[in-house]
Amino acid sequence: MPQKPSIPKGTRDFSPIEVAKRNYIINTIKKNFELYGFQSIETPSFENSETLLGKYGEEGDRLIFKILNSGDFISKVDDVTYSSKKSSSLAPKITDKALRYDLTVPFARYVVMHQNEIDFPFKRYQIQPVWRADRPQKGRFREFYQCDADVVGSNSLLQEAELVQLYDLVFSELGLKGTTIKINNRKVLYGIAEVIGAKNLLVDFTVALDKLDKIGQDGVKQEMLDKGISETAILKASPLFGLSGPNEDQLEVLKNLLRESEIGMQGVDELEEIINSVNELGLQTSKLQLDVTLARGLNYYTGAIFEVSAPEGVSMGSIGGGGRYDDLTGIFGLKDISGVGISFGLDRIYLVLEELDLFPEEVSVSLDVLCLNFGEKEGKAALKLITQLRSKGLRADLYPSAAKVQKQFKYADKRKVPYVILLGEKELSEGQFVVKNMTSGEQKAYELQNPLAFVQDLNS
RNA sequence: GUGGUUGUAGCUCAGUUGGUUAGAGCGCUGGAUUGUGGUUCCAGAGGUCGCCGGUUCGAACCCGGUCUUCCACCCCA
Repeated sequence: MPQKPSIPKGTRDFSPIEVAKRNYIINTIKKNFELYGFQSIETPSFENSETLLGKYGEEGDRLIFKILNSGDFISKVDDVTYSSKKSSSLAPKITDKALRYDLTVPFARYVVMHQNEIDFPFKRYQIQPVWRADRPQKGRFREFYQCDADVVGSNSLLQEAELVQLYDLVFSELGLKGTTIKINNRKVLYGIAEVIGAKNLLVDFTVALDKLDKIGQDGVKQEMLDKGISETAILKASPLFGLSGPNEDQLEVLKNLLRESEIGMQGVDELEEIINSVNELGLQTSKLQLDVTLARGLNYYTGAIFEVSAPEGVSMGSIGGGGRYDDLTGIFGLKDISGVGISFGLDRIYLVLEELDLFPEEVSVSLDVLCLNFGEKEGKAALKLITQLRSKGLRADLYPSAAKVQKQFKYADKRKVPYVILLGEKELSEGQFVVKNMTSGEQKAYELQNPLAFVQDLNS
């Protein structure tokens, strides 16, 4: 009995048309990364567990896929641990390796390991899959691609401005108009917690604040209360709950609220500088929006944090995120290297483009010309012709067998081939070939001696 | 990880309080059409009803488990 084939939960196969569409997105991102001077690197799909664990918070550790050791690993576990039956204490003893969870931490590891060969500031981009042992939902997979661009070795806030510009450029080029690039600053969040006297509950405070648009003011206040933040503290923070409108106005409110917090004010200054720079540069189709409720879970961010949401009306979580991390390489022993980066969520961008029908039609064209096959003699002549067309860069193919003409045409139609060549007995004897335009239905004859005439017609 | 939801032909879905042989549209194959696709007409193929077990004279339908899908938490691209 043959087994019914299946793939693991949260993974997908990609058909030719899907790969073509994904490549269209990847190529657009890649082109613009390179345009901004980023260089491509790749890192292994799995790392040593200790490289990854503890970098993404408790929740992150749970979502890291761990790789079981090889060999007789269980005999090396001591009896106490083994009989305890606790996954948390057993796991570290039987898994030394784990699949990468994002591209930023492996990059930090890369920078430290290759510090002597890197010329700082180093701008790298990386487009590779990552894995998370999450429960899948729409737009949430266990294997998905991130497209990251990071700069390490520069404290300049111009980098942040440039990265915002890069976001805008890519989304504009993909035709995805109206994305909102939300920006906040960890120092501002710290400052708020400090000012309201909840410094020790910073994480709980920001996590609750992050849910404002989801559960509303009352929900946020309740969650803060539940986490042990005092009523007076919440009252002090309450001006934030209704904060909206132009970035400049919000900055004024923050300046007022945070005047007692040195770090907080520093965050406000940074935000202001980035926002001013972006305003001077101008954006094509995106909007940069200050959002003090933006927290982002990854706990290595120290300065600016970014998150990109799809245009209004599209139900999709963030399609990109990023921020500045001042000491990620410090964990691996390289101090005083600041990094800042952004990430594009390829799989979610795909879903958004699909939903808004924004893929250009030519993306799904995988063949420019199909030559029909009328028999052995005609097929050989066709192959000669096709070879010439291929040498001119046309994607050309010959139908492999002399099947019914109707069948061959149907095949061309389904493959969305724009031009079909007919080279039968009649054409061959006249030294010609006939090209049919599949969109208009028009047919035109060309001399077999001069296939370039057809190529020229195509390019005109 | 918690709670819920979905699964019937390649795809989208019907299927009566549990009752003979499980249907439709689209798609697919062949023909009308031995040199013309995307329109039309005719015919045909294709299903262990996600999987395993239970209740019943009898299960696509009821019950349990499991896998999968999607949703809400959690978190996140």
